[in-house]
Amino acid sequence: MSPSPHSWDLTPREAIAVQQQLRGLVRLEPLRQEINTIAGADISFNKFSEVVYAGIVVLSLPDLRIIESVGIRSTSKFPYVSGLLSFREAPSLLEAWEKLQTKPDVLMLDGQGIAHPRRLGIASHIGVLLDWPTIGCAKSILVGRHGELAPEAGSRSPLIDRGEQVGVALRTKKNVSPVYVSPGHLIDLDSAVDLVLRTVTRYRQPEPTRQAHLLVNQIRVADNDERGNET
DNA sequence: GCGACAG
DNA sequence: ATCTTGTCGC
Repeated sequence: MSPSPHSWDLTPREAIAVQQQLRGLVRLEPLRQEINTIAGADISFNKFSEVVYAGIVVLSLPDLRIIESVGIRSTSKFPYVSGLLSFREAPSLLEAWEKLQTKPDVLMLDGQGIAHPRRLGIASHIGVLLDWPTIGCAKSILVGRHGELAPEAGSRSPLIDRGEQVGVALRTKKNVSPVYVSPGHLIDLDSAVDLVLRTVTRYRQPEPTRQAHLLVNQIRVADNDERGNET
């Protein structure tokens, strides 16, 4: 069951209170169905601007063909605050989600799942609100530490925070810095790692979030030289 | 008080 | 995240 939507017009202090309230709703469990589609979500924006471009790209598995793409333009008043990323990015991402014709079996976010100070990174937060399976695949660490990784693709090391494993540092390609995978909601860590590896091609980032990143930057640039001067 | 700090 | 080109290394 999904909780009743909460306000997004909050102060950082109120946002933390919301996280404390929602953390208890996160469900880490094995996926129930086979995964045939997976989507990636991301946002982009111009420096110093409140306009944000959010996008979601749905891919098929195991072929990784793009089934659908949704990109929207919105605004975000909430500033970037470490630990409160979802309050800046989730609203616009949820708008894009509503416009999707084909809901994916799993949604991958560019950020943390439970590898968060209050165990409610953007992937877990959105997962709980949508009551949908989500995975967090971040490019850097928010909390936790891990041991050294072997240089080969596929090597991993547990990401530990305050004595508990919250995710894994995963080397997706040989000799590249690792990505940090943590379950968001309605999935377990092993399945999350498996899906990330199944969606990696020739880049460090898995295709879902990589394609979403390309999409939002594309619409941002297009929107820029369609309005701004330059003509 | 000091250091850390997703995007 | 965004601002930016070429360049060193596997």
